[in-house]
Amino acid sequence: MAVSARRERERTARREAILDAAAQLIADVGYQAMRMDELADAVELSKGTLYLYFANKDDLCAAVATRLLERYLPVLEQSVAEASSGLEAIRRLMNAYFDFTSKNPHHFRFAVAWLGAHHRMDQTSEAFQVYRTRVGRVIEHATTAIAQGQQDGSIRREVDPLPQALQLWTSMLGIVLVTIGKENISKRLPMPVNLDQLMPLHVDTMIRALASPEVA
Amino acid sequence: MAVSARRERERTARREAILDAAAQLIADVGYQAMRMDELADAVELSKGTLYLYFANKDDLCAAVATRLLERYLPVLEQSVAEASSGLEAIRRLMNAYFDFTSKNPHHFRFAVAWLGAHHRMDQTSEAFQVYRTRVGRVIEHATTAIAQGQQDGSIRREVDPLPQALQLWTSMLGIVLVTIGKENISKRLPMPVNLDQLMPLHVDTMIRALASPEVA
DNA sequence: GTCATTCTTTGACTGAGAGTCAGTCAAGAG
DNA sequence: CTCTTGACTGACTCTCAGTCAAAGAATGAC
Repeated sequence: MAVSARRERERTARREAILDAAAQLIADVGYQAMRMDELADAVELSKGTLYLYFANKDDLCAAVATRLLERYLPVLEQSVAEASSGLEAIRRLMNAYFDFTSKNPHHFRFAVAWLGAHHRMDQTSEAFQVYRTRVGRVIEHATTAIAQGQQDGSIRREVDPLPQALQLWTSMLGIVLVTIGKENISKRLPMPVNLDQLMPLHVDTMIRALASPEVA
Repeated sequence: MAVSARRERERTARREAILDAAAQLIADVGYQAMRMDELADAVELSKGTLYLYFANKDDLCAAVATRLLERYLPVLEQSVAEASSGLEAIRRLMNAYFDFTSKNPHHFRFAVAWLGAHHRMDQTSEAFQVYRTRVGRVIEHATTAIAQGQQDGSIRREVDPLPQALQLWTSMLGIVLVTIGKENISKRLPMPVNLDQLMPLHVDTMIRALASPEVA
């Protein structure tokens, strides 16, 4: 029966079309402000149909986020591969991640909402399972880079790669959050502040903390 | 006319009563899940009355957050005052802030939403003006501590106090966000992870980056 | 070609929750 | 006693995610 195979293809194509339109809308207005009616309109489907392809709005957004991150992973991997030392790999990885989040601020906002979610989001849905593994991939790269840096002598022996990789990734969340909202946030802080320095300063600070004494 | 004076007192008292109830509800369920109807019920007022005292839900939450932070500021100040060096003051300040956020996770979630807000929140309202200055107070303490550390030789001369204080505060946002949601987040990450280490590890990492060479 | 079956799509509807506003009521003022 | 003022009320509107009974399209058996 070739029919079911074709049906499967069509279903995938429609799903992709929905994701394309959603990605566009989210890039424009953010995932909170993106309305399901509006999305239905954009893909020329009725709202009910969206719910045949995705369990709910969060699920759909997770799928958009996953696809985006998936497409960027090779860039991250490339940046690590080109590094001359483990420490350098960390620097590149941080910069590449910053670059990605700067270009896709709404993806990042979604990630923060996902992490910060108290109850709501259904973490059992497949979309979230997949998204989770992609995030894990990034952390793994950092962990490997740190271990490598200890081998090649660029990073201090005492650090424990996985916890330190988590510390790196987690500390970046705040920096990125503030950096992508810098226009608004500098207005929200009482002192005059240039938040463009924040990202590079954070990278330098972390590198200094990780570097082995002989390198520093 | 003593009447208007009394009216003024009553108004303030009612406002406080609303804030008390809101703080309680927010502590229980979080500020997103807290419903205005529920709050009205709790203070035995109608919903409309709440809007005579606060412009909207965000405004009310900002007032709750401000009051909470205001009450905690003396503790932060105490922790800095007791420090034997600038570097030690930074360590204490970080720990005190972590302590505060751990005890008031929902306040912190609100702060993150406030920072991450794209458009929505009306930053011109008085509640936000006040909240802003309180946050600024925390950053000022960090800035002062760093400058002091450079005086007493515990912190590297090259660092620029204000940007570095912002880097410190901002990097903590991510760490705190993950730490207060650690139960959920460790489930959300693909590798087995103990997120209790995160906070102390971050403090140590930052201290190492700031410490002057002779101290390290 | 036709009809039953099964799969897909639809859009009007529901429910939740923020915010509004015309109207009530009680306390002073004259 | 009447009028004004300001606090308070709660039924209402609005927006938006998510649902579901019904319509429509494709398929396959005869």
